[in-house]
Amino acid sequence: MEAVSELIWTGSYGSTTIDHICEKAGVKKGSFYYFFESKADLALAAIDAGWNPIRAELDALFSASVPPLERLRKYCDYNYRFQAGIKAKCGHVLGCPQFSLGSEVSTQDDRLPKKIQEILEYTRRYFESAIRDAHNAGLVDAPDAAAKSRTLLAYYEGLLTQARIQNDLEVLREAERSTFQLLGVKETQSAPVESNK
Amino acid sequence: MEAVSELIWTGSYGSTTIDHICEKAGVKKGSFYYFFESKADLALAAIDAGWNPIRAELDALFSASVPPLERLRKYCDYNYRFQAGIKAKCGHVLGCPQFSLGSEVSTQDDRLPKKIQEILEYTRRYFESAIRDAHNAGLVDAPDAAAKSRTLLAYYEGLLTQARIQNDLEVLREAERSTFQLLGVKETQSAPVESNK
DNA sequence: TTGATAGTTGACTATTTAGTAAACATCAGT
DNA sequence: ACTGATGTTTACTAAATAGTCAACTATCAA
Repeated sequence: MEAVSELIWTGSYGSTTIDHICEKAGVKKGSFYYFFESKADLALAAIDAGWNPIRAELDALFSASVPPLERLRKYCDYNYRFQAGIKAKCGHVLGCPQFSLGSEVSTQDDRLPKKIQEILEYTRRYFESAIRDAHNAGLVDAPDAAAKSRTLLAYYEGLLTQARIQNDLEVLREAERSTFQLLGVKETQSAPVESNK
Repeated sequence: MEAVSELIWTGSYGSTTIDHICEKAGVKKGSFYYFFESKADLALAAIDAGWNPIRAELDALFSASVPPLERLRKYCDYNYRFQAGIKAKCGHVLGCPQFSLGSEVSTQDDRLPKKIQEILEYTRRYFESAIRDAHNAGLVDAPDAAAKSRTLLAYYEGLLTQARIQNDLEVLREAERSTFQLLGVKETQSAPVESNK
């Protein structure tokens, strides 16, 4: 599963063959077919397995013990640092694995996009509760937390994909500022980061 | 080029073979290799050819004769109706062809993402000038038109990709409202569309 | 020790795919 | 009609790829 995840992420679903997966995993093809019926089957299992650590990370980032706007700030920061680590390791910004995969296979497969959709929806809820908490705390005026969270999700995924296409980390730099602008946060709080430009 | 564009868009770059392209185009493989060196070569030419009509459409939508915020509203509407037409024709929302392709091939190819990046940047400028005009007309408070346009671009592309993944047009419905919220437009103007919820 | 179960392997087939090269077709200019 | 240039097609090769299967091995409980 690690092998298939990495191959799809660093390349694409279409360019990832069962032979490549087996070679990378140090396993013969017969063994592969003993456990999985197809590449899609394996990918589905790999998405599931890969989601757990991410969810744990999100749980930490969006912990209720953290002030709501700080959660979003940390999420933006996490995204940047995570992609920076990836780029340092493999020479390329890779963006969101689920989103890239979903975009590629959505017209050819049913189960993968469905699973990915679940993950996206699950992720969105972290945003929604952070926005709702911020609203209730009077930090922002956002009675429409659900709608705002949908906007944020599309924005983040778009930004990550753009960073992947351009192989450029700088694209991600605007995330925090745009997030706060989108939510109508006063600029005073996020000033200490960078103010020139 | 029509054949390759449609095959990549309705499927993916990886799932589109030269044989399929030739079959769809009613041409033999020998002829293909007479004009193009590879699939990437053809795709590059097809992107170029396909961009012209889109640019013409954007020129019309973002005409300076149209009030700036109306341009963005029309763009959102155009996106929805365009994707709706696609879904009616082929049964699936397909999103932005350049963005999906770029995400898929960015780690395997250099020329395609570069060309796609140019198109994205070109498109962003329509947003930027609309925002700037709106700012100068006092319709919005957005001295940072360039930054706002980058945010909008990432958001639109993210939304279109999400619509593709979920094969759901409804995802696109929020575009206009989010656009105006992002720009800080007063709600009074866009009220007549839908207000309940 | 044995027997059964789970897992692995190598060798195999059939198909798809990229790419090539020579023969063939069309046609404008002479 | 001849020629050269521009395409087009047929037929082909080599490699990659998906998928199968019988034989083999490891593990472990009885």
